[in-house]
Formats: sequence, C-alpha cells, structure tokens
Amino acid sequence: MLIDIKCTDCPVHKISYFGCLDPCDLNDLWHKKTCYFYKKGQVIFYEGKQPVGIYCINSGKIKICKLGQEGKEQIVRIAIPGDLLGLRSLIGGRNYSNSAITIEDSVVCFINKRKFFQTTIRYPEISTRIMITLSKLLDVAEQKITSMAQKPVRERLAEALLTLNDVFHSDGCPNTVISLSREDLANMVGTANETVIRLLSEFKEENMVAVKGRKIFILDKLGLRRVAKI
Amino acid sequence: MLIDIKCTDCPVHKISYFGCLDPCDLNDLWHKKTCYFYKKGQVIFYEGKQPVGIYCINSGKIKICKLGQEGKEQIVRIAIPGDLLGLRSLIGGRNYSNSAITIEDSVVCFINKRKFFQTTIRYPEISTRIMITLSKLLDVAEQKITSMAQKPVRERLAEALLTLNDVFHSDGCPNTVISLSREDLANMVGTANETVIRLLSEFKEENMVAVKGRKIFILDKLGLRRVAKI
DNA sequence: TTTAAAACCTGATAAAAATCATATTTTATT
DNA sequence: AATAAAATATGATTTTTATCAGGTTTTAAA
Repeated sequence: MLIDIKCTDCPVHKISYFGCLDPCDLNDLWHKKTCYFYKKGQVIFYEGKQPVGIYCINSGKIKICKLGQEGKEQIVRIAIPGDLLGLRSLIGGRNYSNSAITIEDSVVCFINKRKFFQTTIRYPEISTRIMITLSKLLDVAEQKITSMAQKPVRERLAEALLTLNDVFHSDGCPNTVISLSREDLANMVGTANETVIRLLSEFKEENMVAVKGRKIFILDKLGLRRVAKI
Repeated sequence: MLIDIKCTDCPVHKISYFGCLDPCDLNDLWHKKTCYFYKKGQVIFYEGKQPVGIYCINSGKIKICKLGQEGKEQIVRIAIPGDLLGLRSLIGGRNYSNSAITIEDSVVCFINKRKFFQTTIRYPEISTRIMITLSKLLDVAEQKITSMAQKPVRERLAEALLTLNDVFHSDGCPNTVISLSREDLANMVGTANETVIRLLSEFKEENMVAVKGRKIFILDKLGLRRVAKI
C-alpha cells in the first residue's frame, strides 16, 4: 500500500542518515522517494535479489535474516526506525546478502539508487556516518560470533532478551514488551524453539521475565546480565 | 625490530588501500610511517587499548581475535598482506575491539592517525574502498554467524579449512600448506581442540587432507566443499 | 644431545542440546 | 461463538560435543 510521508515531518529524519540534509534537499528527497505500508510478516526484499535502491524505516520493526541449512532462517539483527536497509549491497554492487521481513506493521520509504548516490556524494557526512555504522555492525557481529562459539544457549538467550529489550524499548514506551515468536527467538539465538521455551520457563521461575501468551516482559535486567555474563 | 620499507617498493602497495596514491604522496607516506618486524606469536595490539593509528601488513599472517569466556580466544579472521588493521576503531573513535597476533613472522607498517586521515581525506577512493571492505567483512561475519548457529562442527571445520586454503595460498605458492595449531583451528571453528583433532583424522581417512606434524595439506577441495555444504 | 615443555592424539565419560512425540493453549478465521 | 490452525509447552530419547585422563610425538631450549 502506497502512502505519503513528508521527510520533514518524518519523526526519524533527525536521527537518520538524512538528518544533515538542508531543507531544500530534504524536500527534494520527499518528492523522489516512494513510501509503503507493510503488514506484519511481509517481505521487503529477498536474499539473492538485485538491489535497486535503499529502504529507510519510518516505523515498525524488521528482522534481517539469512537462509541457512534446509531453509532454516537465521536472524542476524532487528532493524528499527531510522535504520537504512540494503546499504551494503548497494555499496558493494552485490545482490542482497539477506532478507528483510517485517515483524510488526511497518512503514518503509524507498529511495532509488541514483537518487541516493546523488545525495550522499554531496554530503560527505553521510559517507562518514555509513562507515561508522558499518564499523559498529561489524563489532556487534564479531561479538555475536564469539558468543555463538563460546556461550551455552542459556547465556545466549539472556543476551538476546537484553538486546530485544533495547530494540523494543526504542519507541519510548516505559515498560518494554517483547513481542516475538519463540521460533524467531530461537532463530536469533541459534537453537531449537523447544529449548527457548524451556529456558524461558526457567527465567520465569527465577522471576527474571514474565510471559503472557506471545509477549515477554523483562523484569530483572541485572539478573539476565549476570546470566549472560556481561 | 625497526626496519625500512619504501612504499613504492612494497609488493602490496598496488593492491592495498594506498594503490591510488600519486608517487609524491606515496613517497611522503614512506617518510611518515614506521615499519616493524614481528616474530611469530607477537602481539601487534591488544583488545581494549586505545588506537593511535593504523597498521598495514607488508608480509606475514595475523590472527584477529576476541577474548571470550575465561580468556578463551575466538579467532574472527586472518589478515594477510595488503590488509589494514585497526581501521574500525579509528573510524568509530573507539578502543580496539579485538587483538592482532602474528601467526608467522611478519612485517607490518604503522601510520599514525593524523597522517592517515590527512591522506584519506584527499583521496575519496580510499573512503569508498574502506566502505566496500567493511561491507564485505560484515557479509562474511553474518555468514559465519549463520554457520555457527546451524552447522555441526564437522561442517564448520571443513568450511574453515577451505577459508584457510585461500588465506595460505595468497602468497602465490602452488601447493598450499596450512600451518596453524590445532588450538588456533579450534578457536576459529568454535570447538574444543580434541574435536578438531578427531575430525582431522576423519578427513585424513577420507583422503581429503594430509597431515604432517603441524602442517595440513588440502587434497580434495570439492570433497570438503561437499562436507561444508557450500 | 639431552631434557623439558608444548602440542598432539585416543579413549571413556559426562553434559548439553536436538529431535521426536504428543498434549495444551493461543490466535485467527468463518 | 465455534472451529481450525498455529504456536506453545512438556517429557522421553538420542545425538552431538565437551570434558577429563592418559598416553605419544613434536618442538624448543639448555
């Protein structure tokens, strides 16, 4: 569903990559971009496909995932409003190395390749910002590799819950509710969903989380941090 | 041990980040940099320390690793001649997120922070190249997360051997010899060294590798690729 | 060259986690 | 509100892999 969102009115434009654009360029961007509403569970782009531009998240949450063995999905990270999607493929001139799927109703703007490069070339701040973002993502990814290699599932799940706590807190609501299926949680942690369910009950027993249906409430961040060993 | 290597004579300068520099700047770089010889096993920099510049590998191989649980080391990647080390910390203005340790005798040049930024600012090609490199590293890292999450040790070891085959082939010698301790191999794959040893014997039985002391010879790349499922 | 210290190898055992099976609850749909 | 479908939960079992313990070989150093 095509919708219209003016960049100057966009709640994320100040914190996003385009925060440094002058009003004129921002207005121009608004006219050039297209903006869509995606229902929860819809695919924004598929791994392996050729990129034609980048996506800027206006609202909602999006899981970035890779297909592994026998189609099993690995969630690499969760993107939130202000994040750009498809940056790497565009920079490296390669096909998408992962898929983007909404995990809640989301609004995402699309900026085509040429327009994006035209803008970034005139704003070196954007390039710098991209480099910094990539650096940070790489640090996080390497940290995750280390966790996957060395930590047992219980610790990794605690780690994931803390990450999700930040992700789901980002919209500013005071008491954070994580709304993610056990399957998705398992695909973040790298385990079976039965194992996630069992460990979640353990955490519940230890009063570190509360569970209401699909929803997970973080009650004891410090406790989880202790379990995760961070 | 301080040694003197002229950038124009450096065998990697053409393929390195500084390949685009004009002769004058390259000469200037030579005067500003310092160049050291490191024995196998020496530390170039430590995780957590503040960066003061970047390192450019002239010769040798260097493991990039993070400290995990109880000091257990996780090898994130292996850097080869032409690679820059410490880039991310410099860009992001953070401390080193990992350590760099030589796995064979190496020669590494050091360029201080200011000099590096002075140069890169005048050569946008370098910024672009950095972005492309970071993008690729991130793709590789995410692929590794997926492997760690979904593949059993046997498959991951096959994968690691194929990666090492490329790394150790890079100097141009025809028949590749991987010279890496079982411990290091285990720290790449994310397993115990006993498991590596056992699986290596299996691969030997199946005529996919040959082992002579510490040295590993890859005999059947296709076979390993089949095992690794790539 | 001898000796010490690492690194490597092998087997037995234990722990962690996956898989399978099946029941129950929640959510979505008519 | 009733029904179907999907997701969640729990137990039993098996597989994978780590850990421990003991050897042997290789490497490094006196």
